Amino acid sequence: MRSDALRRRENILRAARELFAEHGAQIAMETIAEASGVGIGTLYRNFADRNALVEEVTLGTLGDIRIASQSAVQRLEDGDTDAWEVLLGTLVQQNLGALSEALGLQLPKKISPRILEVQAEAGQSLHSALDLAKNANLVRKDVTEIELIATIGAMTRPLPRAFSKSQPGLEDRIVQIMRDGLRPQTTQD
Amino acid sequence: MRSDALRRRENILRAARELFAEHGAQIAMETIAEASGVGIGTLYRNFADRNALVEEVTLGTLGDIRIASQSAVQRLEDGDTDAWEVLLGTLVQQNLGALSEALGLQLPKKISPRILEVQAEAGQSLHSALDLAKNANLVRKDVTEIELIATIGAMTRPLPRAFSKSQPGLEDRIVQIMRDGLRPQTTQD
Amino acid sequence: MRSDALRRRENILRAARELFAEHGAQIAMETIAEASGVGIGTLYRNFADRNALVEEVTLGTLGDIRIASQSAVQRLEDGDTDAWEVLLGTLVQQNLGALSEALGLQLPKKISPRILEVQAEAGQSLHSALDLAKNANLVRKDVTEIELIATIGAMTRPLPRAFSKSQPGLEDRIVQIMRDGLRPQTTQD
Amino acid sequence: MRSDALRRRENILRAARELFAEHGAQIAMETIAEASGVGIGTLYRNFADRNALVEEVTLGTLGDIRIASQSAVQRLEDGDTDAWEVLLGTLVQQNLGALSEALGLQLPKKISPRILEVQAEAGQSLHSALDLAKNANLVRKDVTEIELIATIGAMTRPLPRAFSKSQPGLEDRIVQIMRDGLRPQTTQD
DNA sequence: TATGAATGAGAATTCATTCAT
DNA sequence: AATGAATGAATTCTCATTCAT
Repeated sequence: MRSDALRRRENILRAARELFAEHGAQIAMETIAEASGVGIGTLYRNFADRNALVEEVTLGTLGDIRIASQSAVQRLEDGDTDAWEVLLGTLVQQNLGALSEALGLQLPKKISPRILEVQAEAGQSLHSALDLAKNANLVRKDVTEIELIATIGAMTRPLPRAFSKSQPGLEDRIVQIMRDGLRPQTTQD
Repeated sequence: MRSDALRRRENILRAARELFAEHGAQIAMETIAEASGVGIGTLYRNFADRNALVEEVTLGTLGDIRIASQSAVQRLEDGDTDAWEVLLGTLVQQNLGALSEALGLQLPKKISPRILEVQAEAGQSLHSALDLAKNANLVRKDVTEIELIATIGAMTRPLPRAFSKSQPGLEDRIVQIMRDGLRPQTTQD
Repeated sequence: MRSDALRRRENILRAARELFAEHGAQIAMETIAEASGVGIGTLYRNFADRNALVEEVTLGTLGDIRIASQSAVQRLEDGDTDAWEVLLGTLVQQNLGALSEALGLQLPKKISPRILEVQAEAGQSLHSALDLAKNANLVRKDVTEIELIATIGAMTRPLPRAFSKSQPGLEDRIVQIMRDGLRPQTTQD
Repeated sequence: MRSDALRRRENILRAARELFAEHGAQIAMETIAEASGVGIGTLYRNFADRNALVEEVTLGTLGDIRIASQSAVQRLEDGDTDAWEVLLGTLVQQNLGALSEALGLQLPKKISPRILEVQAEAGQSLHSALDLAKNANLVRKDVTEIELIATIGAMTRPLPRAFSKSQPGLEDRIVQIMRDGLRPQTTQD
């Protein structure tokens, strides 16, 4: 049962992350419960309230950022210059938009210390990766890790249906523009 | 009297656009009414329901895009190469984020013909401006007007408070990266 | 409409006071709305939340205590010794039990300043009445106004159904015992 | 093992009685389980549902009343006139308020035959004690055992926090007034 | 026509009870 | 038999929309 419960909890988190990313953080709790295949009571047994769920999703995303960054640091240190683009791709696929929505629209007051802590850790890892990438001239030198995260978050938030429906591939093009914008710029770098 | 009513209507639209941009499209109707200085009843007399209001805001924004684009076309035809950057600046300041949010999160089903029509018109104007800018090598050649709008919309949506509070100027940096990404790219252009 | 709305508000307060008295303060808000003949939304338009309603009921009751006390003061000053028993009877009928339940079980944290203020006023009026009654030897001298209110509150809280069903008149007997206990006591007065 | 289970059951009953007395009968079942040091499942294995638990607590209290009454009867028959006041003190300390709350607010429909039976037994014992006390002129002659129980129950129910916080000792004063009210009354006895 | 009160459906949350381990 | 996770009905509260003045 222990492992059963754990799996269920993971299901909820996964479903929540997806739904946050797709429909914004105001998605109904009941919808998340349904998508997770559990009753609403179970959702609330696992997460005290909406904020707790948002927080946990955020922590998961920050953790993923950290892991991806650390992996990139290793590879960059080994001289693998592809690692930077791989990292960007990973971050883009990580539904950072979900993080943005959730963090941004949900936590109006104070951000929990746990979040700040994990945020700092993820930031440090990303900072290291960014440093290495700058030295290898893979990225413009005037960009900080915060700017990078915010940019990716902005670009990967769900597009208005009006666009995404009629323009398949639009999201990739936006990401492409962002990537080019992140490159070392002849003018100002 | 007629003009009184008209002014009221404009007030509502202006307030709605601002509030959509700042708080997302799920802002309470009553809040919009208050910010417009009218009662909730008056708001509903002017706009049948929330969707109608969202639609009207969208139309307004699209109209503004068109006007700015046409102005840019004129100036570009006159050889004023600054006009392109001016246009970008205008679009950025136009709260396109509001349009995105509103259109995206609010209209789940079908987009009204009126919107499609005005969208087409704005698209044509912007297309013309874009063409001229490409010819003047002010912008990468592989970008379409839809991509441009979507990109600006993505970049100018309200940032998570967590970021915007602690990082003043962050929004400008994101916009800067986008602008650089829109430039003609040596590699792929 | 203004007067209509006011009447409705009064209805809600009356219904709430009765229901608090009869079923305790945890009575469902919806039940109060029904008993008032309004929708749940109207109840919440008039009282921001349950606490606000409880507070208003409390203020009303305290106000009634004050009025009854002031009236008693007048009459006692005129030498009307019946006034004391009349005051007791009024307080008993005032559903002080409702006040107790509501105040006691509902406001776990801090009591609002408004309540404290009105409580102080009512306390002063009652204090005056009590003083006069003591001088006229109508009540034991060692009782304070707080004790009086608490005693009446305790005695008039709703009886367990088990008792009240099978023992009509039981409440009156309890009140009688309390009244006798309040009289000047030969032993200790 | 048998005794283990029995001890557990007693723990639950003790915890329930205390919590009913302190927080009213609407206290969460889970809270009772925690206070008893058992899981919620165990609570439900011992008591079919909330009503069953309330009933058992009630039976316990009635049993205590009976025991105390029988002891008082013995002592009064031996001429120990203190026994009456001792009995009153015992009843006051017995958390009769808990009984009241539980019985009163919880059992909306029918009272179980078991309760009625034990109630009758306790009533008889108390009746005997009361008779002896009346003969010894320790208590007013017009009071019945039901009235006595109801009065004590009313007086010992938990006081509103508003009072109990600011007025230590208030409960004792209320009880004192009740005791004086129970004495033989010169006027009407 | 402008207003704001009224309404009720829907969302968040709690908790008594059941059930799988 | 003990545990605690799961469930869903009941409750509080919000807000889009309607309606009476």
